[in-house]
Amino acid sequence: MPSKKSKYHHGDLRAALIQAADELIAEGGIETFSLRAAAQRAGVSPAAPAHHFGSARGLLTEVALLAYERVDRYLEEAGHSDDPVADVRALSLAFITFTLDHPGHFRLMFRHDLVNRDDPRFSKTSRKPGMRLGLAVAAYRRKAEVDLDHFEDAADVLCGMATLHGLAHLVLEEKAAHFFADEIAKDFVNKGLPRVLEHLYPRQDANSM
Amino acid sequence: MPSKKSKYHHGDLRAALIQAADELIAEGGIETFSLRAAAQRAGVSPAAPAHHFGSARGLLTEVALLAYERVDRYLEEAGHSDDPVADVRALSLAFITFTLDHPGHFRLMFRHDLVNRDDPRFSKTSRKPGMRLGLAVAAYRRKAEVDLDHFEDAADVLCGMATLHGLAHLVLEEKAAHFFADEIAKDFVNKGLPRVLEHLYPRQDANSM
DNA sequence: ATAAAAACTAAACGCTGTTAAGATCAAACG
DNA sequence: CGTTTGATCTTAACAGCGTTTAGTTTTTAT
Repeated sequence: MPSKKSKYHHGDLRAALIQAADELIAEGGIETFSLRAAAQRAGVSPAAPAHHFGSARGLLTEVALLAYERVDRYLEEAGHSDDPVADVRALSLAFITFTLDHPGHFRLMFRHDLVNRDDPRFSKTSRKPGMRLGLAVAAYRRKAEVDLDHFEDAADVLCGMATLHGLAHLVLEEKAAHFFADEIAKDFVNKGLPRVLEHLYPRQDANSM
Repeated sequence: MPSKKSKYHHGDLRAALIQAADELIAEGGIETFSLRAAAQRAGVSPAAPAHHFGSARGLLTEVALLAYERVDRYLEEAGHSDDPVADVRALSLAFITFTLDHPGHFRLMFRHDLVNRDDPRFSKTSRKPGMRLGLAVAAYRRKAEVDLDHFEDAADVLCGMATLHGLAHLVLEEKAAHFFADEIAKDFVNKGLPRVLEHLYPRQDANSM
């Protein structure tokens, strides 16, 4: 057990460094992060992180994994109603909300130069949010379950993910609002996005298209 | 006029640096690029680029603008048939082909920390490929011309762009093939992607969905 | 021919991630 | 209980980065 007064040994430096890096990225994106800055925030020397994470990449990989779990929590809390249409819209909105709440983390997640994609935990953790979305799309398409061996199902899930991923990216980079009239563009997230999602996932009862 | 034998003055250093940076990014992505490496490749000192571009960001902005023009050329050469369905598929395939041909440039184009989005040329140049795609989508939807003041049209264009942007991103990050059976995944670009695009943009004659 | 402007170099500054060697503390063991 | 072992962290250094300053060379303009 770590003593509280000891200054040489931190106690739980590993967790402290992850939190410091997470905060830095939340505050100013990846540009703000540096290994030395994270070390300083945790109150240790610049060389301390090496022993716990090997490299800056190792530390950022932990932050990225946390971010994947975080977006999954966004999705988990978004849609569990008995209405598949409302669900898929809510999940989509939640995903885009996440990217706007955590732009730095969103960008980090897809920086293969900063994150260890070979990490054994990565494939599982990073796929989870996408799968959650895929299930919602499948339910919207009135399919009981997705069979990825069935080409049409896999293509549905892939395209659904792609659209949302791209949409989130375009919104984040402020390239989405330009497509709309000023009134909508001014507050696109609140005024335009819900309508876009309604357009993307219309109720199919009477309106077949 | 620059004399050929003068070693002190380069002649057209500006163009040479852009080409050097472009090559570096083509060879090994943004990780390979550094201002000093580009300067060395052009045969000048590390401080020389500053006078022409101000900063590394300035140089990379030029490379990014060239990349936008390049993807536009890919699209231009892809689809001008009399068949809107074939066109939109060909344009989509061309866009994804570009990202696979030039992954480093594709990633650079969306790095707002490396590219001057405020550059007056940027908004026009970067919007051009998207608009070309939007027109194809509109033609596919059997609309004579897109009226961005009409919400449905704008949403169509935005979602079309988003899907392709996301699809390209997923393919590039090798997250797309996992959705398909091994046989297709093995050579996804050739075997899976065309079928995905057919799924995404089906012929609407007898098949309304 | 001379003055002014442009293009480039050399050297330095502060920053980065990483490494090597040494100091410190916690825990395990005889 | 004292000693030893191993983990943890520091200090100091290295190479590389983008950028700045001051000075040198070449071109251009007067």
